[in-house]
This record gives sequence, structure tokens and C-alpha cells, in this order.
Amino acid sequence: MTTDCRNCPLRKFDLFEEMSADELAFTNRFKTGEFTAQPGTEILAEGASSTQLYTALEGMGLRYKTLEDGRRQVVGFILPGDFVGLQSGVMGEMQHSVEATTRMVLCVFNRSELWDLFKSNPRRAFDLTHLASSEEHALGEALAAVGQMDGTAKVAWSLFRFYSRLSALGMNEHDRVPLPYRQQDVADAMGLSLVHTNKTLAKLRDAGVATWADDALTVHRPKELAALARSSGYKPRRRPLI
Amino acid sequence: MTTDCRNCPLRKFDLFEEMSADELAFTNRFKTGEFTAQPGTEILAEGASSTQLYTALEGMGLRYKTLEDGRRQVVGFILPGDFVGLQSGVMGEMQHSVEATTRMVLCVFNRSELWDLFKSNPRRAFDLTHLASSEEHALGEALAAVGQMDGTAKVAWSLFRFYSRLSALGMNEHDRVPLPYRQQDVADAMGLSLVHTNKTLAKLRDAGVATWADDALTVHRPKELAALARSSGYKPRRRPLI
DNA sequence: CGGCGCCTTGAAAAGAATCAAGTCTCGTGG
DNA sequence: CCACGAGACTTGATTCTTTTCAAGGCGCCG
Repeated sequence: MTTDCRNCPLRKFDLFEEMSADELAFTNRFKTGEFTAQPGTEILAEGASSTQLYTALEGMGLRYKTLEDGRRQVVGFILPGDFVGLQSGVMGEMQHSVEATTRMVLCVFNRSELWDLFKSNPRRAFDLTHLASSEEHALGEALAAVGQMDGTAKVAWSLFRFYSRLSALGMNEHDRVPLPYRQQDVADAMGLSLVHTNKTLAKLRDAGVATWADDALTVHRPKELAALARSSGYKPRRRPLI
Repeated sequence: MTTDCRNCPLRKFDLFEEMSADELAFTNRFKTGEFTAQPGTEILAEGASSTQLYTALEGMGLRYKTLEDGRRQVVGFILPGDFVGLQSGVMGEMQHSVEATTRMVLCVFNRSELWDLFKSNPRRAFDLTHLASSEEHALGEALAAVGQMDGTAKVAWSLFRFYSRLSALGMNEHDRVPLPYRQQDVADAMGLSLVHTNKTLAKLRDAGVATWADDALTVHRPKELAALARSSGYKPRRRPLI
């Protein structure tokens, strides 16, 4: 019924480090099932101590924190191959919530076996640490963008990043990638108001740089978009897949 | 000459998880020496692949990224007990630079032994992952502050965080903690201009909430500062010490 | 048909950046 | 011993980006 790790459709992408047959077998034993989340569903809640960890197999979601005053900070967008729930795995509870934007299929792992993984498979344990570090890296980049860029650069940065990440996942067809998020999501990720985000998107569209409509992003001038994003050719960093 | 981990002055603080004698002995073997950095010195450079990892033992420093246009984003402040260099350890290179603000003493570990650590001591490997996750958590909090708060809240948040972290390290004497950073550092951390940061600090001082002068922060009204920081009693999260 | 969610647009208000001096302290060298 | 310069902190005035406020439009589903 569920996908065997050996047949995982994500493995073929360059983005992910290759795995030995052993690692693959081990990971497959570690995987206890699959979980399908409907759009709008909360997968993990901030403050909750989940007994499960996930790897996104299909679909897209987002991570966010809710502040005391009700404002929302989107701390990341989840695409296929992303690992979710590590915080609750090692620290006891999640520091942000995770929500499915589209329908998602996730590989499920039991937290109780995490400790076994560290004991019996140092290679995979190392990979897990690598993933945590990659997350940290991504957050650092986002922090720099939110802290230092102006509105136009922030929006361009978001679009360029989606374009690059999704392209690396083989979802680019004729400079067009799926983008099922709402403008509010990008606004909350970049610390901009919805109104300003909307007007900035209109400017990028009118300038013929990129068009985001109908749940898809078309990048007409990648070079220009990258320049606006102050990002000379972003290449998603190669990382392990778990 | 160097401090034996068993006599580490940081161990006594509640902030850090306790260690068994075994773990302590292991960590001590892992430690290859100490390194003293002078104020203003670069300890690790962005993009560099360091062969060494560190734990700050004394002194303070900061992590920062430099953007294409020369702007600087401070991604974190390093206090005693903080682990530095994990990114280069697991991902191959640093994603930000690390600089000593005051004179610092750092415990040195060899990257080449990191892999051994994963193979031979899963408990410490798990702790390392825990630390990576803690870093991620801290960055997420910072991102939310930078993305969602206004100037006053950002500055109050920074001060409150320093106050809490330093208090947990036993550096609080009569509501006063050492704070050797420059206003520019806080400005670069929170995505504010130096001028605006300065004026906001003046407001907090005039309001009798907190005074930052002469490399020390005095918090006259902790409750009010926490409220301004939209942070109901922040308690630094317990974590391993390596 | 009506309501809801999301996108769009204009106008006004506010918050923060930039510009431009000026002060203070401290270490250096004449 | 004092003039000098560097680095950090202050402060006022101006400009501009971004937010907030306020509507309206469009598509979809019950």
C-alpha cells in the first residue's frame, strides 16, 4: 500500500545525497507508515510533544509560530523531501506549528525509535544532525532577508527561492512551478503586510519579471528576479533524505 | 593548563543538562585544547571549512552574515556554553562568520573526531543534534521578532533576552548584567537602523524600564520590559553542554 | 442567490531610514 | 601635558517606505 523507500520517487533528484542499500533498508524499517493530511489540517502543533516524525513525500505545507498578539510568523515552507518534527523528537516539543496547505502524503516514523537510530546507525544519526543544521541554515538566510532587505527584495527573494527549490524537485515546466500558497503566507514569512506584498507582486508582474497566479509561478526573467532578490544564482544545498 | 571538563565552571548552572561521569570523561577526551581569541578577532569565517569546533567557555561574541550589498545581519550572540562551528562540522562549511566581541576562551574539538563521536557515543551524538535543534529554535524566535514586532518591541526583546540568558549564567548582580556589545550589533540583529535603535534605547531609559550603558544592562522593571518584548517571562531552554 | 475567502487598489497615517551634526571617552604622539 | 583622531553614542530634521484603513471585485460552493 505504502511507498517502499527503495522506490521513493524523491531519491532520483540531485538535491539529495545518495544512499547505500543498507541505509535504504534501515530507513525503510524505521518508516512505520504513511499519513495523508487534508488541506488546511494541522499536522503538528506548537508546544505539542508528538510521538511521530515525518518526511514530506507529496504536497506542500508551512511552518509557523503564533505570537502573543495573534500575529503569525511563517518560519518555513515545506516541500517534498523536507523532514518535519525533529524538534519534538530531540527537544521534547515543537517550537512551531506545521500545517498542510495542499493535500500532503507524509512518511511516518516513531519517535520512540529515534533513540535506536542513534545507537544502531550512526550514519543516519549524522544525517539527522545534518538536516537539523540545514534547517538552521535556511532560517539564517530567511532572517537575513527579513532583517536587511526592502519590500521588493523580500518578495523577489521568496519567489526566487520557491522557483529554485521547486525546480530542484523536478516541478519546473517551461519556467513555471506550482505555488499553492496564499499571498498572506508570503507576507507573514517576510514580515510584510498583505497589502504591500500584493502591490509588490503587481510590480514584478507589470515589470515582466515573474507572474504568480492560479497557484503557479511563472518566472519570465530568472536573472532579473535573482538580481532583485540580491541572490546570485541560488542553488539549493545538497542534503540527506530520510 | 586548560580546564578539565570535570571542573567546568559552566556545569553548575541549571541551564545545562547534567552529565554522567562517563559522558564527562568522554567529552574531556574529545576536547583537544583551548583557544583564546582577542576582541574583534574572527573565529570562523563564512564559507570556510574549519577543522575545529568550539564551545565558548568565557567571553562573548556574535554570529553574522554579510550580504552582497555589504549589509550585515547578526544571526546570534554567543555567550558561555554556546557551541560554535557545528555547521562546518556536518555540512562542510560555515554559513555565517563568528567574531569575538570581548576576549574569549573556547574549548577546542577536532572535526575529524566528530564522526568517531557519532559511532562511539550515541548519547553525545544525540546531544549534538539537540544543540542544532536548539539553535534552530533560537533562530525561529529571532525571525518572529524581526518579522513581526515594531522597533520598540524589537529592542525590548533583545534586552530582555540578554537579561534572561545572562541571568541563567549567573551573571546577574542586582538586576545588572554585563553587556559588552555595541548598539550597532543589536541594530544589525533586529533589522533596525543604528539611529532608530539608539532613540528606542533612550526611550526605554527615560521610561525607567532598562538602562544600557558602560557595557552593562540594568533592568529596573523586568515585568515591563518583558511586556514590551511581548514575551511573558522567557525562560532559557535547558540544553546539553558539550 | 448569498456568503466567504482571496486578491486588488486608492488614500491617509505612521514608523523607520537617512542625512547631518555634535558630544564624549580614550589612547597616541608631539 | 595637551592636541588630535578614532570609535561609539546622541539628537534633530527630513524623507520615504510600509502600514493601516476602506472598498470593491472575482470565483466558488452550499
